[in-house]
Amino acid sequence: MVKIQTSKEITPKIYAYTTPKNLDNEGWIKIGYTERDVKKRIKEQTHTAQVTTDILWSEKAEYLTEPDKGETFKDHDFHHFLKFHDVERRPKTEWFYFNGEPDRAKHLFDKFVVHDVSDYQPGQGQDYVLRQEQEAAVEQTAAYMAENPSGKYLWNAKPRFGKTLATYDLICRTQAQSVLIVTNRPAIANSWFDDFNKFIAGKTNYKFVSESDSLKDRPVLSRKDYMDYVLSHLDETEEMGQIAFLSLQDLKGSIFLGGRHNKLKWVTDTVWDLLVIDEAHEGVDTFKTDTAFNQIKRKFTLHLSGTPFKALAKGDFSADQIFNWSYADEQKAKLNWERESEKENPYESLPQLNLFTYQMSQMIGERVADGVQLDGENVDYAFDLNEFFSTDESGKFVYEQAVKNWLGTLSTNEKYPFSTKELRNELKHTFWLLDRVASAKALKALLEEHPIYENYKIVLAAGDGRMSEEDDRVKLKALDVVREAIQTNDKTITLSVGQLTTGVTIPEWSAVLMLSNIKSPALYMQAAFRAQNPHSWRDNKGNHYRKENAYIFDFAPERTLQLFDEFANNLSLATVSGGGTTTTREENIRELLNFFPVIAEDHEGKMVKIDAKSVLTIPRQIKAKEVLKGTSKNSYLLSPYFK
DNA sequence: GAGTCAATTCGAAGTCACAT
DNA sequence: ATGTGACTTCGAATTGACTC
Repeated sequence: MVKIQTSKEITPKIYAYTTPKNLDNEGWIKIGYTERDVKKRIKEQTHTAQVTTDILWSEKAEYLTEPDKGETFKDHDFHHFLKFHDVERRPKTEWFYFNGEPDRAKHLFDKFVVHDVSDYQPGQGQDYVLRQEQEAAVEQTAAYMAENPSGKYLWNAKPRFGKTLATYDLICRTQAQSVLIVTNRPAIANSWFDDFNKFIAGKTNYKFVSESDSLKDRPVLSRKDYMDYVLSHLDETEEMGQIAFLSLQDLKGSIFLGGRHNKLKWVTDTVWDLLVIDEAHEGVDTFKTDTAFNQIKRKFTLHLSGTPFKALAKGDFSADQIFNWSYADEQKAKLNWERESEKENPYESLPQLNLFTYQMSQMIGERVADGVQLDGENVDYAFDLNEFFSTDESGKFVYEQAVKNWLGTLSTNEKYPFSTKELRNELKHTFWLLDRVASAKALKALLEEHPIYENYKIVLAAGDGRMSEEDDRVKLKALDVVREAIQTNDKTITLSVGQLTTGVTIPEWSAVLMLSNIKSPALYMQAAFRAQNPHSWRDNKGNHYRKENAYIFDFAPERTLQLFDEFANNLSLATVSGGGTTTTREENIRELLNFFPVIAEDHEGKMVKIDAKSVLTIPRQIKAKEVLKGTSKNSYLLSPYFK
């Protein structure tokens, strides 16, 4: 007799247990899945290690209500559900942290099996009070929106203005139900979600919907999650708001928006109450982006940017469509805060920026410093940072000796930032911006063998983060690498090319070294503001400190001063694109200099404070000198001296 | 010759699709 | 699921042609 049996009865179950004797696991609960006997299964996992276990509960892994009543599920589905309730999970394991509330695990399980998703994204529900300028921005925008329901508005606000929170406040105040946030830099999704989670989630009916890669470990809803949520709440009268976050690249890839992939149909199907374009200076204003935006049906559009040079120069916005909050505004507010006020000065924690600019030629060798005689005048060599840090095919610096000299000078001559122990202690974590990935790699190699800099952990946040082809180290997100390095090292140097220059916050950074020739004021200032994040800390004696000053070290004075001029003038409508009189331009620069002093080397190499007139005249003087030299290539001038 | 503008080149970042 | 490589897009800088 042949015995044929194709089926076996199984009982899918979810179980939860703790290991009370194991202190490492205190507060942690293991939640797993089995189709067999629970006790046996748990014993399999633990008996080798002689751990005592305490089974909390085990339940059928079966949904109890429609839409899939009677269907079974796996532990993954429940783990996913836990994520939405901010339950901490040990990465890559099935251990979850229920601090002292083991009952909560069962409680959540009971909710899960009946599709109760009412508490998705519980949030922290913190209260907040907008700073006066955030309030002003929201108020003005809301007023403009009421008058011009299909208009647009620009927040020309420096980094740290708090645009995410202010935007959320605007959303709540105007009761926009469907909001779409797009940006060219998906990495900043984190800060959007952080503020959402802290202040908005839980208190409102808004849900944060995003499938951005940078948020994959956070409790954000996918599009599908959101639709499930909406479908299961159709009978409720309350409105459900959604805040959807998309990257521009993703958006433009959609076939409905000019791309080639069949996705994101829902974006064009929705009429959005508000479209927010974050970092509105990047990747927008191109043909593709415009066509994509034209397909998006929306009422109001809000542009956010700290450096909208282009938009202002083009005159895209009129004066009543702009809210301005500049660095000078902020520092003025800091200075003028009423001491008598009951409230603590909210600007106190925002450091002042200081710009030190050096003549590179003075640092690398006598002969270059001498310059050449032209019409009886001493003229410096035009210096090109990109050329200076250029590399050959083998990944070595072309002017390796010169770069070594420069590193040496930087760490010995007392006017430079890394010259003494005291100075180095002030600048524990710095950000160095270079031009090319190869240069960053070469510099990393040099720094690591240099006696002074070897005490620093050098983080390479450029390219794919690998030093060579053979280096098969796990590729981590640059941001995580930097954070970890700062956690575990006393001193760090982060070398970067383009990464981490916009939108990220590393509070520990106290200085930025500009080693690249960037001439775009937007990029330059974005990078410069990386050092201006508030930060406070405690030393090992228990004394508290706060970051008071942030520094920018620059090695191309003429370029820098020109950028400074643009920074002072081209972010305000009156003086954009060379507008306004010389006096008003100087006035703007003078005001900015009050809060953002520039210290530069003079002819004798002494460090002096630059005044407003010099900012305007020095670049022209240097430019005139370049004209004298004719069309000679910088590399031609440099080569004989460095080789 | 000086200044302006378009074309070209290059590197970086992000996404998609495929493989394991 | 996770990682790798190809592909796409964009911005900046450089180059070269054109105009005055």
